[in-house]
Amino acid sequence: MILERRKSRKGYHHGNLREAILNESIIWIKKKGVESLSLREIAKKLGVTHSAPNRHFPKKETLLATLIETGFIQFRLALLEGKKDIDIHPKEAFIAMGVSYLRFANENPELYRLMFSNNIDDMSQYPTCEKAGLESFEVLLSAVITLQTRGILKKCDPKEMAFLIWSFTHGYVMLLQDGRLAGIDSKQKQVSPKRTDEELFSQLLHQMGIGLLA
Amino acid sequence: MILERRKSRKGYHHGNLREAILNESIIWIKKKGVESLSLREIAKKLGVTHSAPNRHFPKKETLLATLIETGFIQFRLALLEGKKDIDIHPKEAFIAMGVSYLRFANENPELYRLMFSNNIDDMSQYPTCEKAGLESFEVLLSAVITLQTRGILKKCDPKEMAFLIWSFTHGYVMLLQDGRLAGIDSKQKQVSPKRTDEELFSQLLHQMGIGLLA
DNA sequence: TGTACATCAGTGAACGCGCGTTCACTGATGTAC
DNA sequence: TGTACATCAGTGAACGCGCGTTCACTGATGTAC
Repeated sequence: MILERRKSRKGYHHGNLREAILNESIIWIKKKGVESLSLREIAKKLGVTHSAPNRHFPKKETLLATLIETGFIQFRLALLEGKKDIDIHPKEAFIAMGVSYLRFANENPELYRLMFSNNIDDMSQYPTCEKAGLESFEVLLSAVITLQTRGILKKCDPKEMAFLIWSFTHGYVMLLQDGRLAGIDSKQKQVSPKRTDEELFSQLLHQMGIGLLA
Repeated sequence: MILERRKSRKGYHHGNLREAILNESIIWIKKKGVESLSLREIAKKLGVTHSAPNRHFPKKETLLATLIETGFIQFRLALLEGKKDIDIHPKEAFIAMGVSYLRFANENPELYRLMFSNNIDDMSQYPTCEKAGLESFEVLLSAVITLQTRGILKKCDPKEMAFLIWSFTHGYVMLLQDGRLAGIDSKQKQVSPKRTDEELFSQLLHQMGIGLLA
């Protein structure tokens, strides 16, 4: 494996170390979480000295911020994909967006956690990362506005309504990931066929939505 | 200060080291978060060898689990206090409980984070801790049931409804603590007098509640 | 009331670990002429 | 096409850090007689 890498790259220089570090970090985080992520381990996996990453990411925080940024970019795309039919079926598309949200979080639980954790001391040092986060929120916000102008959602402050929905969704994801919902759920005898998390979620989302409908 | 402690305790033995460690840990977490909590530092603060805590908490995890447990016990009391008038003013008491929830989380942000983070590998090893968490949820659940039997909330599965409300509240707290709500909020020009987080929260809670009312 | 003894609680030295970061270096690459 | 040279990317040794955990120990405490 090391031989293969030796052959495929020109020799001394890795060629694309920066990207390789990012990819390897994503894999690591997916498997073992952010806490245990270490530059040294990543370097070792890539067959490179432990000090090599330093050139591309002067501080560990820089790496984290970059990971968060790319996470939010993917996340935003997932949301956009979810709500793509919003002009045809606004309500259904809105719920589909919620399901996309949940799916992204479930498929990348540790990355999602990182994105919403406060691992970065001073986020304003990483403006592109901050921006990526805001732009994700704006997808939700614009969907809310669309549904409001279509007369489907109440015409209150769209930001507040977006907060409300985001809070619910984020909270649901976190509790689900912590096993707190599952834990309680498993205590009740399952008479009806067991629903998937996504089914339960879209039901709840719908249920909550009733309070917001115009 | 060290002298004082020397005088107040009998001498060689600390007398109440276990409790002292717990208190000091709470203080530490409040100030600097869980990540940086170290047994050695706590021992140093208490004027005791770094290996002394080991007798009372064989693993660091044991300490964490105990902290989480006491956190949930306090948390539950806060919720109970919030909903104390539920038989007289069910709806108002319910919202008051939500505000109590928010207040607890805001006053103990890092402790709250610890309580809801997955720092414990296998929670079933700490049954009393697990129990304390469930009992907190049950306060919410029983409140939901009360409001359902009083005909104030819809009579769907109370657990699902409790999930819904809990998800919203937990998500709201987390996003608030991460500064994500504030971040977006600060972009809009504040024309109306600035509401406190608690006011906004109880408004949102009410708004969401409309969808759940019978 | 006093003594012997078991138990308990904290000591202090040591182990081994992995981490991020620094720094002078050298090999590789690409560009200008 | 070939050479000189600046720039870039990764090397490898070293620093200093704090951490959790172990272990043989000793001083303190409380109990039985």
